[in-house]
Amino acid sequence: MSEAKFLSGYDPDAYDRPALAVDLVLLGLHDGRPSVLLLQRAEHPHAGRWALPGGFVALDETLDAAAERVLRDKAGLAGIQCEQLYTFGALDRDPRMRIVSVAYLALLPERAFGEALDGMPKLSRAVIDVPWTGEAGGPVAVLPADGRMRGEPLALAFDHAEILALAILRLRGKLDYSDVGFALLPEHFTLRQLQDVHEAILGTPLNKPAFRRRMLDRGWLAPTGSREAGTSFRPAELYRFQKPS
Amino acid sequence: MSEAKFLSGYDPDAYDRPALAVDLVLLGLHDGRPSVLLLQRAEHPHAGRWALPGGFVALDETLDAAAERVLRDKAGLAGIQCEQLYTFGALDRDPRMRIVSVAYLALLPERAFGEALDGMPKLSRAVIDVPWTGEAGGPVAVLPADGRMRGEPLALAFDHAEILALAILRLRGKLDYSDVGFALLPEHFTLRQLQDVHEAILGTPLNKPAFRRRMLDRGWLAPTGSREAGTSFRPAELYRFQKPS
DNA sequence: TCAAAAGTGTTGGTGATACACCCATGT
DNA sequence: ACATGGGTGTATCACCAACACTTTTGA
Repeated sequence: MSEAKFLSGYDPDAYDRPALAVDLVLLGLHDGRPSVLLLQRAEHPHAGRWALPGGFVALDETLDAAAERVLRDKAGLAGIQCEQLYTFGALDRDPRMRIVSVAYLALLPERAFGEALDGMPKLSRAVIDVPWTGEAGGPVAVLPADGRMRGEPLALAFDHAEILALAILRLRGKLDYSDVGFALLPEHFTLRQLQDVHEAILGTPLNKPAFRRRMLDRGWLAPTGSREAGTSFRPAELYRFQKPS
Repeated sequence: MSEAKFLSGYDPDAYDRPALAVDLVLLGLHDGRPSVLLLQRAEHPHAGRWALPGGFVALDETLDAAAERVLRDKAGLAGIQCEQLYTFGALDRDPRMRIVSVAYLALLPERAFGEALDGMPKLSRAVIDVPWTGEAGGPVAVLPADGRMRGEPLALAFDHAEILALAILRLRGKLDYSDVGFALLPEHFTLRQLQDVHEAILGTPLNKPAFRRRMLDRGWLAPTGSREAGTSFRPAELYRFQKPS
């Protein structure tokens, strides 16, 4: 039997299969703390709780394309780098049915974060409270950081707290040896801003001169020649991220 | 409407969904080179080509459980640590239908590798030829290393070459700062064996005294007191892996 | 002139590299 | 005795943390 003939007789629906979704962790910074875009579920299940933006994967789209679609439809953003994080497949993670979800991570600079909040009234920003240091891992808490939220730590839907914790872990791990830190900054930035980003993600203060030199020696920073404006003290040099050649 | 009532009216089959599978990269060492367990496809599609062991994810099993089941049914192995690698979702990766596959990585010590080969007549061992160094990434080639295979580099089915390349990349990345290196060794081993494992995975020679001290200073090695036997030269101390406390 | 933050020079510690060397064992 | 690979001591170097210090700006 030829391969073509075999395929024409193949029944793709012979077995039941889990549903497949993507969930997006959209991370940014707020007042020097890591924060995330969430939306409050209007419908069951978990109505009223806060969830990561997500959606089902269509038959004719790749996982990356599904992530981009969710980014566009639920956050109004395009052209943001999305990276696959992990795939979550616990049996009871969704009470409706068996849903396996591929989690994606995207880093939003302040400007994109603001655009998303302005364009999508249902989205809110929450600050992530990471109670562990280094790469210890463990649960994270999520605090209101937005007029649309009130009071207490937020209850997250499904296993989204777990996804969020893994996102922080991954981010911390990649910060030293990759260029992820720059994704949270505007095109021009000062070394102090870059250090603030690193400190926010790592959750620890860093030594200024050491950080400075480490970054400059790496060769990823190109001085723009212009300087910060509007300070009441010596203005800092503005740098641009220059891809490691 | 209550959540319970909502759920009772929910139709899980409202949308078509991709099929979901797991594929296992079972890595070991052969003559000091990284090698992998493959099986030759008897059926369409890609009949005759070599593939990673895999299987569909059932509705009532987690992804990890599916990986363990495949490990048991297709390689005859149990109690091997499996780690999720990446999820592959290209549209045309399988000609039968849309299949999204969660790739898992497991490291087999020589003994488990042999058990699998002896117990499962269809399995073969192939040597992986990695034409790049460091974490550059890129395609890998797969060479016969077994009486069941002949001659030329093997043609892999589906996107399994891509999965294999990512497995090598991940392994190299984790080798320095994690305990993955020990998973490829028997319980008792010499420092030279450990160094051979590292050199095989990294694809570069390492400095002996430096490697020695780095490993011993890390505090993960416990001397067993006994020594290698059957050498025609000074027998080396045997060590055990001691979990970092 | 002062406060505040940018930016630099110097020093000490840690760990990797490289080399030379000694040690134990079977033949 | 000697070949072979295991194991150790030591000098050197690169890198990084910490501190003290100078510089530049607006008020």
